[in-house]
Amino acid sequence: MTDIKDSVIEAGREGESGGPDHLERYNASVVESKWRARWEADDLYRVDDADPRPKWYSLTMYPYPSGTLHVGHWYAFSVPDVYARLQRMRGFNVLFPMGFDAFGLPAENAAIRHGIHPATWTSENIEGMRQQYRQMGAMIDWSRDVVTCAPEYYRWNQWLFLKMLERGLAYRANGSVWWCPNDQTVLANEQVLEGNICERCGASVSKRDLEQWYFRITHYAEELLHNTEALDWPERVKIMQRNWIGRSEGARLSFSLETGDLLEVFTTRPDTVWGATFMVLAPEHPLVEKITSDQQRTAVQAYVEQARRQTDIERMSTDVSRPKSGVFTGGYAVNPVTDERIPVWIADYVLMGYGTGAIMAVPAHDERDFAFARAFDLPVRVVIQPEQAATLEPGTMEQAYHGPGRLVNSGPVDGTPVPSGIPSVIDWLEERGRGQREVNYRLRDWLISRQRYWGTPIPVVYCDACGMVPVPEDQLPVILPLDAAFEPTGQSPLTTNEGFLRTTCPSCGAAAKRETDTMDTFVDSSWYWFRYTSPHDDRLPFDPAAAAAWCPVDLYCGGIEHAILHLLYARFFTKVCRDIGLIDHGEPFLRLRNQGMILSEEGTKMSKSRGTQVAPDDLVAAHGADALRLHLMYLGPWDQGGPWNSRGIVGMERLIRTVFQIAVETAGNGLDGADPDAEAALRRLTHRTIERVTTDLDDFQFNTMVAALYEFTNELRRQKDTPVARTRSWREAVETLVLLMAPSTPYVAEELWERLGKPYSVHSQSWPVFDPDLAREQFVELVVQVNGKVRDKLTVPAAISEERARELALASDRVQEFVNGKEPLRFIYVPGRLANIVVR
RNA sequence: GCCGGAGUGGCGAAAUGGCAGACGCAGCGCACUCAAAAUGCGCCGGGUAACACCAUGGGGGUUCGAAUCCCCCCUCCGGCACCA
Repeated sequence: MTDIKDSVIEAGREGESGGPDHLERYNASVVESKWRARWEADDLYRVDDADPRPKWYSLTMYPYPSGTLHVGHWYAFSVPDVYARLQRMRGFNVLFPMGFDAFGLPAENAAIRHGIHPATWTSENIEGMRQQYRQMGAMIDWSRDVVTCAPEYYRWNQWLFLKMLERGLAYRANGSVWWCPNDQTVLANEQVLEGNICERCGASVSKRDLEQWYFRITHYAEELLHNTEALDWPERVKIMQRNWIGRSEGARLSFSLETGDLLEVFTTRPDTVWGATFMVLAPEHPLVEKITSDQQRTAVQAYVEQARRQTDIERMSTDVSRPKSGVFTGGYAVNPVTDERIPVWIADYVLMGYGTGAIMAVPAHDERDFAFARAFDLPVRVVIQPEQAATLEPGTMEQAYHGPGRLVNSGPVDGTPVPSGIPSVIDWLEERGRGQREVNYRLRDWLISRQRYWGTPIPVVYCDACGMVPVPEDQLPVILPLDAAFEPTGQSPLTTNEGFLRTTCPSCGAAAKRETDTMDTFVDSSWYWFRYTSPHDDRLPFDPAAAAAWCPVDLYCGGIEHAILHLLYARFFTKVCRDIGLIDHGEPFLRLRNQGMILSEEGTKMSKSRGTQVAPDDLVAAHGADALRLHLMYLGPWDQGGPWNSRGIVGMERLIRTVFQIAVETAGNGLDGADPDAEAALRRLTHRTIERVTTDLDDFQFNTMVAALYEFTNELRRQKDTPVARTRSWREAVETLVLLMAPSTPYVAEELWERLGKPYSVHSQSWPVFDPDLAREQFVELVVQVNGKVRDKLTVPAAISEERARELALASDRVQEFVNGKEPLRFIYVPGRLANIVVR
């Protein structure tokens, strides 16, 4: 940290190079280091749970400790800090905490590449980043910070896992996952390159069925979907979540197979079942093996093998250029309403992960089924006829028809209008036991196991006698061993760590082996905000009383990139915590605001490896943290982000210098001036500025808020050498300006507040109150238009009547020129703003 | 393909039915200075001698009046993508 100077005045004079007067100049580094030290010494930002004021929980997404902060981190954290400071000045007891999302792959990669232990790498990064956050001037209570790779934290991941296991919300199941035969490990989807190549070794990879751990998030699908309505979140985030959950209403129908098995399908169009002319199974469907005839076996096996090798992206592509593929199994099913024998095919356009992994194909009314039927010359039967358009003919149709119409060729339900009559068709099917209503979700259960080292160990052991046994709560945490051997084998070091692996069965005491999978790091971030409310609790993940006092979070800020996964998982965990009785609310974040991404100057994503990251440190050294904070707010709308540009920051420094100058001069001035007109005008401006700054902050329009500060400052600068600068109204104006700037520029505001002779700390003052009477203008500029074009501007009393405005407007020479003697047809009047005379 | 968001001076932008370009950056001129920096004053979309006029991605429409509302199209960014 920078040395603390005893006297800012003395230090300031060193840098003086002769301004227009003999006052000192603003020196950012001196001011900032002075107040940083003072605030830390006084614990100004310590949050007291017992504080009786109303609470405000302002949360910002915690960072991954990747090494150093770049301006994007500042953008994400210093701007919400401005709002948190506003709330503090408004009288709230504000919790604005900070922590580190400290487990994850980059630490492990650093270990493999550079031989540094992930724990060392992570804690060094965290220490450096804490120092950088201190520079920013954010009001963080560091005594509450949370580091997720600490056993004191991750033991509660394990505790929550056990609770979920008890309730059937955590389970183990076979999953189809990518497997690299060379590295002998499972890969995440993102680690499989195009062409099914392993990202690390280049080997050809394929899917394999392996036991994995899942969280049953689908249990809450309906609530997760439904609750989105009430949340004050950006609409696009809510839409993304709804699409991700993907609710579909329809029915489950059973088709019998010749093998004696029942083949269940989910369909959103049970009304079209009379038009089902074949069935399609996903290649991984469990009945494929059984239904395949000897004659077709070779072809089916070859197809299944080929499907496994495709990436999900290739497989799910709707690219029209990619023809439908598939193979006939040789087996047949019976259509439950027509009793017809229909062929069963397998095709990769049917996904095992949705519905039942099998469909009834209705080629006349589903475009995918239609394409498949045409490719393999399968029968098409029309069961919906549109009422207006030409009659559909199976032989000549060029595409599936899924518009409205009436059912035909559908026996007992012929003539039913669709889609309006679909429910009655489902009733018909239910009454006869041919199917039931069902709702399906696109949302899948959350696969949480990772074959990685740097994460939370999953707290179960495997015993030959007892099978899978949960680690008892009183034996938590299961510590991640630090003596791990990092070899670039692609295998988790846990699989070869004997000390970790060998244990005894908690149930029978026999030798047993530990689970070596660790948890997805999204688990860590799914409940961390609760931990901030009681970061040192050693009895539970968090103290229920503290969580009840602070939660739910009033305002959550973060990047749009977390619109789906993190926010959905966090909502899921909140519901789980509620259901196990830790809290009584179901939604964690009442209000969400997203910042845009700061790109490099070239408009590309800031990347450490490409060297396009912009470091805040040099900018702080050159211009000060306050100027950088303002600059980030002023770049443009906060939710939009955009390319970084360091040119404008000098303007922010100029603004601060000007305010500094005005405040220092004001502090030295006597109160002996008087100028009633000028004072009234000044107070109008002061109160209009309070209003603009306040509403802009509440609307998260930080750029226009800064513009309002500029306009106010510019006006004060113009008047500072006039008599009004020695009046009480001037004092009010300058003190108000300092208060309005306190959230944005916490350091210089504190300095100026002190120089104005006001009591420490500016950050504990009340936010200025806007007085509408003082802000009201006496005169306004009335724009006068003729036929919608501006022809004159008149200064008129603010309270002018429409009648009088009309007289004045018509009397204007400029207006007369364009009216040109014609009789006005209409007169449109917007009070206090505009008059429009219409002539023809 | 579907669903969002955006397109305005040299640049970042403001204005969400009522003066297009607030505010800032850059630039230009002037003052101060031996000079430069800093600071201050002025100019700063196109067009004209000055007006008129033209101008918010393109085209149409609604309206007394449109950057803003409606229809069609183009471009860029984000999300989803055979979900039965």
